[in-house]
Amino acid sequence: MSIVRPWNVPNQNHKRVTLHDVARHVGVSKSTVSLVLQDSPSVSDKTRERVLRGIDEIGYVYNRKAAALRQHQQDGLMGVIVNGLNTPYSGEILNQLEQVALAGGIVPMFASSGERLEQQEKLVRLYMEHKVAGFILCPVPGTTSSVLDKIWRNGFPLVQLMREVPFGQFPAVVADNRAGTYAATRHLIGLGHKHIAFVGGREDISDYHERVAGYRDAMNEARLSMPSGYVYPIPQSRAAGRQALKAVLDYDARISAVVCFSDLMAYGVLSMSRELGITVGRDLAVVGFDDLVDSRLTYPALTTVRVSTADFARSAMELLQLYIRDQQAPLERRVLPVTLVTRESCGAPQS
Amino acid sequence: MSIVRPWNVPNQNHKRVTLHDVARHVGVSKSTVSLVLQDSPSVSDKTRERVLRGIDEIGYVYNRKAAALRQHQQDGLMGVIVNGLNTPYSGEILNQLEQVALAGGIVPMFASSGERLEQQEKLVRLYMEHKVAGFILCPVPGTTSSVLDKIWRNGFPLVQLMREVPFGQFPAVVADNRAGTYAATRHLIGLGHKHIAFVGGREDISDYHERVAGYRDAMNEARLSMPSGYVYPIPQSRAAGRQALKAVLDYDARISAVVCFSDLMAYGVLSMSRELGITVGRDLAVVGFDDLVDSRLTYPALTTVRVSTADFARSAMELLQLYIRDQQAPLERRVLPVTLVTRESCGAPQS
DNA sequence: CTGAAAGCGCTTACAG
DNA sequence: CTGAAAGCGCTTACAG
Repeated sequence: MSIVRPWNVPNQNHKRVTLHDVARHVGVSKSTVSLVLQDSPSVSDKTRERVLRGIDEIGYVYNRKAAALRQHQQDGLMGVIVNGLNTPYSGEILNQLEQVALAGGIVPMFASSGERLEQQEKLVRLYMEHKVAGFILCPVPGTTSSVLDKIWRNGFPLVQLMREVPFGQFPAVVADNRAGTYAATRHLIGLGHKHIAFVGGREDISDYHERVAGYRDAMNEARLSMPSGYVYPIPQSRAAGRQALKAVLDYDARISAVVCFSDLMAYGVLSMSRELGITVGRDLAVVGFDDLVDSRLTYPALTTVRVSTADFARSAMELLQLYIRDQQAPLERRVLPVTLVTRESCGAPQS
Repeated sequence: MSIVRPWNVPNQNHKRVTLHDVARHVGVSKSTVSLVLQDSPSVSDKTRERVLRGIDEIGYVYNRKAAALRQHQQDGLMGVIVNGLNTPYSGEILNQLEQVALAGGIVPMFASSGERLEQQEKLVRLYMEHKVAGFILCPVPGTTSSVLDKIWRNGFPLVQLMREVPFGQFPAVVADNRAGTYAATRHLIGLGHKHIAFVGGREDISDYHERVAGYRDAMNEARLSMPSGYVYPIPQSRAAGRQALKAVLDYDARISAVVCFSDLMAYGVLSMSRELGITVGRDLAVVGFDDLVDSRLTYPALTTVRVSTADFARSAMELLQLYIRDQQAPLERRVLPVTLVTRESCGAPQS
């Protein structure tokens, strides 16, 4: 484990104007310049003015590395690792997180694990070397609690986002997945559907189990049967949605409604329906999960379970701040409310 | 301009195991530990082994801040500022950039300007304070060359991505926009369309002008008329696409084909067509630009101009490395090839 | 209000 | 191969 080196950069190219240069330029001491930078009250307005002008004149740029080193502090970086940078739902969350973080004066470093354990580990190490103030992490399937524990023991606070590591005792912010799919399935049952499938998700992540559980709750409650082929897990993608629809219909042609693990999966289902000559909203009812911005523009517009990405971002940042301030704070787990958004992709069964 | 402070973090919480601790633990000097970390050949394998083991045993984490400070070097960070974190095309580019950067041992810091000048400026300053090795920037509309010049003069190399600041002399990697819309328009003309509109884009960014120029080239060449209402600029979004289609059709009902500034705009056009009872591919031909992953799954599948996001990422990183190594390198501007991808959203005019 | 001094965690010649 | 020493750009008491 020798250190990862960036490209062989011979020397710092920066102009390297230091606080010392500013002091000399203005004719004060380094201390004074530093004090001005921290908005200390013990500097006269006149001096402050002169220093500020001097900074502009010679083009000084504050050096956070040096300051943080001296102060034994983090320099306002935060590590955020999600599954993908180019998946629509992550994109919306990153967008929200960025705003909340920047408003708090901290700079987020976004990265994607690509659902790969080694990649996640590599990123965690790099971020620790960069001395981030903390981590917001959507754990890769297969992440053990010992991995998270290592981060924690190194003194870095961490909050899990969207998913949770099994048996771990770490803070987390997750959607009320079970309530979401329960509501979705109830909705379909209320419309008269009896043969309802659940497609998408992978068995090694926590939200899958919660979402399936919500579906099962509703099905059991209504005494509807769920033969094994009614639940079809498969990793997230539009293509997977296409494949999944085919699979469940092959298994039982009576299936008239599909609860999808996510909107993305539902898009695939919509696409395959078109290909198979099935009219969604009439021949087939489809429910998604996430309520992506696109979901009101699909054809037909998608009924789905909404979880606010703004809630996700705000809660995650709040928790992270809590643990940065007090590493001994009692474990907190936030469950975000969900709402069923009814649009046009569902209808009564045709039979 | 006093310094932006992150939340008031009282003290570094990190365990703070230093290189010194490792040295003591193993029973060697600090120099030796440092040498091991750099993979120096002047350490015996046996010593190296012991040091490496010691590092694991006491849980030491390398401190890049300190190292970079000492070496007068950047510590392997790169600033990437795009227009949005949650727009599909940016998402794909970030994804590619991340891979290329990480492979080169450098950690990208992604942020979005939200197309706002102050936000862009704030981010640039923060990243300079963090001493990034360089910038990859998609300039906000209205960015002047003096803004970029300031970055450059502070010693930070920069490459423009996707868009260019007018009158600037800075490296850039852009798509061959003009060739793209030219090909798209030629395609429509070849199918027999005579009344072809161009929708989307904003007049204060370079790619808009290039794309309109390509459209005009083809129209002029075919001696087709372009009354002023045929070109309808409007900032990017699906909703804007919906609005734009209505606007051009109101202007001239004979319009039978639309060249869109982007796939995103085209999605809006598709959506509004459905609402107006217009069958795309028969009553109306639509061409996009970007070839997003979704574009083969729209209904009908979208004919569009493809630019490889991998090319974008690779070229941008190559250029950035070039300028990091040699700030005096001659100005380079890379124009990426485009290809027209023909799918089902176009057809001959009906009249 | 100012200046001298110490120290954050590293790296890098340099003398042994 | 090792150890002592200097220094990166800051901040922070402390004495004036």
